[in-house]
Order: sequence, then structure tokens, then C-alpha cells
Amino acid sequence: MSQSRSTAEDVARRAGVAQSTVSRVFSNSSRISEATRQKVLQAARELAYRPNNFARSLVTKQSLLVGIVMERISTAFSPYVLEKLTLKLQESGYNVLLFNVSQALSADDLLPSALDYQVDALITTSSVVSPEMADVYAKFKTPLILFNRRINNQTVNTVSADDYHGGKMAAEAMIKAGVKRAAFISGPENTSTTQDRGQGFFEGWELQDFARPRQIVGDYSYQSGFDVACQLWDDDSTLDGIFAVSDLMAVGAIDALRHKLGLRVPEDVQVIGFDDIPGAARLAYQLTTIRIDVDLMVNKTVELLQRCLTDKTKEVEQIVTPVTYVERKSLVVKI
Amino acid sequence: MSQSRSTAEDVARRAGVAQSTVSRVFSNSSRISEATRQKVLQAARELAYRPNNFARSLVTKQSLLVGIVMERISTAFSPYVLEKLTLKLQESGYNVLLFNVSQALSADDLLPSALDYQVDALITTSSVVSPEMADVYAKFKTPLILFNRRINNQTVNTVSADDYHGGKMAAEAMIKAGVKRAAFISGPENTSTTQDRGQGFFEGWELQDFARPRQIVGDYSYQSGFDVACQLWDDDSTLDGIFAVSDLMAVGAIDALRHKLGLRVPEDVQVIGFDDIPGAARLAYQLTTIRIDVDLMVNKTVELLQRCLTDKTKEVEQIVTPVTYVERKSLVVKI
DNA sequence: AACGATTGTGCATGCGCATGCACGCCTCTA
DNA sequence: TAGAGGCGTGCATGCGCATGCACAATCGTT
Repeated sequence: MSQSRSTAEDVARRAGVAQSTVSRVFSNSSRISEATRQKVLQAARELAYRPNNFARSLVTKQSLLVGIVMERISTAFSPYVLEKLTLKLQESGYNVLLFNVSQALSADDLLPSALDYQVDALITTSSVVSPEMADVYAKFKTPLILFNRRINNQTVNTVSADDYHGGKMAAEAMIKAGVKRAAFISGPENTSTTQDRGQGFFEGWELQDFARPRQIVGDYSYQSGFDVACQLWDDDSTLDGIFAVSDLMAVGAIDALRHKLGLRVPEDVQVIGFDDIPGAARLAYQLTTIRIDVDLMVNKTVELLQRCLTDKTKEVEQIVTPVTYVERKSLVVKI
Repeated sequence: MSQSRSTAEDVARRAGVAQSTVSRVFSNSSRISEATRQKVLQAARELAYRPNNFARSLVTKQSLLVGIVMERISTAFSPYVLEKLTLKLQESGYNVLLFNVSQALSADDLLPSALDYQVDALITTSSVVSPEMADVYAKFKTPLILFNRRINNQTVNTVSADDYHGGKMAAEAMIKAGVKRAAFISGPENTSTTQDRGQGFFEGWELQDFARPRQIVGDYSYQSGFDVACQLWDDDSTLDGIFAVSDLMAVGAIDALRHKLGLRVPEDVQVIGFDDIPGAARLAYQLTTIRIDVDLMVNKTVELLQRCLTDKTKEVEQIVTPVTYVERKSLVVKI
């Protein structure tokens, strides 16, 4: 901040009006004669005046700030979510305060400090948010929305994809594609996407009385997909199918299969992912996957957010968006 | 914001002290006896008190907020930059206000509104920042740092890679690799990275008295790399080398060559990129590239920022970080 | 035993703005 | 021509906090 910033008071003096008049011009709330409006705007221009949002928020109790708490900002399709959310929010007149979950700073550390900045609402994609945090936000009457995440034993606003059915669809597709010995590459067990997609997946197999596929844990990154695939085939080279809980891991696995293990995809091993990230469609991969509709999720999120802000007493919503099976070349269903 | 948030006043009342004492405890500035400190903290805990950063900033003239203005947040290695910057900034006690440049909102629109939020400094990776904006920031005494960008005819703080030499190195590598008929896939002409990398690249060729390679304009995206490569070979199928100004476009071009045009990389066409994004090293691509040191750039940026904040009268700095040639399989130098 | 130095706390004020209230002026109607 | 009813503006106040100053209590010193 600068010590030499001009204030509404300065503008008022120069325009020969009261500070309150300047304020009225800039919050264009009430009736101001065109003449004084111009006078004020002129003076403001000359002084390069800009209203101080902090002072304004202090009075109005509205920061027009939305907090976003994310982990692994650069991974998978987090960047797309962030970009679209930010865009949407800006269009709606909000600005974004971004928090990066790291080893040092957990979501539970970050959420309170968002509160210090008076965010009007908070969206998080972090996998680990304690139920207590939800309580804190409830206490502060600040809407909290979990994006692409659930949280156990707690009613919180939630926008997610239909992970359970997506998992099920993946299992069905694999079965129809003729996969006999499948492996499931998951994320950490405490993430809701892994839980839900995995549950749907396993139930899909069991429905057909097939043996439960082996599960191996990755961390959603390309490299972990690669490594875990190597490990899998090291243990059992008769596997013929992979369901990866994220496209990025699927792609890592494909590279391992093709360029490290000397296997062909889909001839030797069929692979299906989840998310449909840009990159899944690349001709180098042509990944069959379960698509989640990020645009829709973002739109629903911002709409929900606005509803929360308009009606503070609104009850919690849990929005689930549909997923679709997208068939490309890495796994194809034989009819 | 909530209407029912407890204030320092509330805490003071409950602890039986003055508001100023509460303030002193939370800004742990001056001497407070251990007894009252505990009394205050206890009361604060009971009331779930958190200091209001806006009110605080209004007095201290320090928001501890840093603005980041970005375009194409999800593209290329922007996400990595954002992630690392945010992390570093958080470690240094700052929080990040994120602005997304879009068609609707240009950097020149966004920069002033960052000022409204009293950011202590601003970092932008946006390619288009008008010199006037730099003046505005100077007037408001708010440090402005361009990341990976230059700006013409203006002295602004700048942290960038040695794009010019990188371009030159790319040319040299291509020549040594035996490329005779090269093409240059650039970004939009008004971006400084395209200008500098391109200039270095062309000068590298001219040094060897080789013909000036053809230039074609992309937009830094995977798809544009793909499309532009198709177009290139459509015009002239005798080309045998590509320098793409970004890895993402290089990768798009490789996919087009291999999977659309039926060419082999590197046997038929050699490809070199720029950036060394994660993904360049994938076995599916093994992209030879010019690496920029993002970590170093981020560190330099945050250090520069702190210097600016400490010494408001400090003069502008232009920091250039070295680049390195990373050889993988898509282009290899014959000795 | 008396006095200056030190430490801990309260009081008052102001940061820059929004907003309820009062008031003066003008227009319209009867 | 007088009164009613807008409309436009100024005044005063408070949002939640930090901080300079004053002052009481405690300590150490001679």
C-alpha cells in the first residue's frame, strides 16, 4: 500500500463537495445530479483516486472475495478448474483469494486464515477437510463448498461428479471389452474420489460374479501411474486391463506399458481412465475414459455460491453431475 | 462476512481488559504480561475470535496480499508457476489474490482492480501489459513484477529466462543435428517470449549462413501445435525439423507428424521445444528442449518482491536466468 | 526510606469509507 | 400563493483495529 494514495476526502475537497457525495458517486447507489457527478469524477480522475476496498468492506460487511483452497494446483485438471472458477467468479463480480495446500500448510490451517480476509465464501478442492472446519465456517456463517469432494458424516455443500456410477461404468466397459484380469490404480485411500469410484468399480465386477480386481495405490500423478504399472506387471504379467482413477495416471500407465514393458495398448492391455482431461484425446494416447463435466460442475458451483450468498439461511445442497463413457482406442467394447 | 463475528471489543469485555490490550496480544508487538495474555487468549478461544484483516490493514497500510495476474492459467507450465509462486508467497507470510486475464477482462482492466484490494505488490505473467499500467503502479508506489515477460520502452521489474540465448541454442542444436529445412512454430507476435526466442533462433541460423527458416504462428496450445504442423507439411513436405517456441506446441506437432502425417520423429523430422515442461520427458515424446529454470525464476521473483517491499525507493531490476539445452530423443546432435 | 527507571495497561484517536438522518431547494397542485 | 412532496447534498457516526500517549504499579538503587 502506498502512503500517498488519495482518498474520498481529497476528491471531495477538490470537487468542492462532501466526502459522502464522493462515496455516493462511486457506489452509485443514490440520486446524484449529473452536474456534481461529473465534477466528482473529474476530480477523481485528476487525483487518480480509487476507492479502498478494505475500508468499504469494513462498512458493508461484504468483501466480494471468494477463497479457493486447492492442493496440487498444477496436477491433472486442477488448473482447468481453477481457471474456469476464477473466470466465472470474476464475471459475477467476485475476486479470488487463492490458497495452496502444501505439506507445511494443510487445508485446516488455510481455511481459518481465509476467514481473516473476510471471504464471502470458500470453495475447496482439497481432499482433506476436517468436519470441524465445516463447523467453523458454519459458525462464521460463511458458505463452504466442496468441489469434487465429499466429506464424511457431515452436511456440507458439495458439487461432485457421479463418481460411484462412473466407477461402475468403467467396470462394465472393461467386462464388455473382454478384460479378464484387471487392476485398479487408485489414489490415496482417504480421498473421496478414490473411495467412490473404487466402490462403483468393484461393485460393477461383483455384479457379474467376476473376481475382485487387484488395487494398487498411486497419488494421481503421471509418474505414479507409470511406476505403479511397472510394479503391477512385475508381480503378475498376465494382467490384461487397467482402470485408473485418473486420466493422468492412466496415461502414465500406458507409457509404462508401451515404452517400458514392451506391451501393446489396447491389443495386450486395455486401459480406461477417469476425468477426460485434455490430453486424454491426444492421438498418442486415445484414452477411453469416464468424462466428468467440469464446465457444468463449475457453473453449478458458482450458481450454488450465489444462492448461498443471497439466502444465508439456505440449507445445504449436495449436487451430483452426470458422467459419460467416452470410448476411444485404449479400450473398446465388443458388442 | 458474517454479522455475528466477535470483535476485539467482545474479547476485551469477556477478559476484563481494554480493546487495545487484545490488539496487542494478537499483533504480539509489545510487552504484555503472561497472565493477561493467557486471559485474553482464553476469552478469544471461547468466542472463536479472529482479527479482521481488513480493519488491520486499514491502519497498518499493509495488506500482506500479493496480486497475481495470469492468462491461460491452465496452459503449458503456468500452473506450475502459479503453484510455486503461491507456495513461496505463503511461506513468506503473504496471500495471493488471483486474477484471470480473459477476453472480457484484459490485464489492463485487472491491474487497477488489484490496486483496489490494496495489494502490497503485483506479479503478472500476462503477455500484454501496457506501459501506462506500469506508470499507474509506480504512481501508487506498488511494486510490479513481470514474470517471464518483457515490456518495451519501459523500465519495470522483470524476471525472465534467457530467451534470446535459448533460441540461439536451439538453432545451433538443429544445425548440429543435421536439420536442413527447418520451420519455427511461434506464439503470437506480440509476446515477448516469441520475439526473443525467435530473434535468437533466426540469428543462430544466420550465423551459419543458412536460409531463414519459415515461421508459422500458433497460440502456445497443444492443439495449435498439432494444427500448424499439419499446415506446414501440407505446404512443404520436405521439411525436416521443427523448433517450437513452447514444449506444448512441440508435443502437439510430434503427434501430428507421427499419427496424422505418418512421419517418424526423429528419423524423418527432428523436433526441439522450449520450457521443459513435465510431460516433455515422457517416454511417449522424449522431447529435446531448452529448459528454463522455473524454480529459480520463482525464487528470484519472491526475493525481488521482498526487496521491493523492504526498500520502497529501490530501483528497478531486470533479472535474467540461464537456460540449458536438454537432449532427449526427438532431436540429437551428431558430433 | 525515598526516588527514578521500568513494565503493563487503558484512553483516545484515526485509518477510508457507507449510510441514516436532517435540511434546503425546487416543482407541482389546489 | 401557500403548502405538500420530491430531490440532492451535507453532517455525523461507526465499521474493527493499531498505536501514541499518559499513568499506575512494580522494581531496583542509594
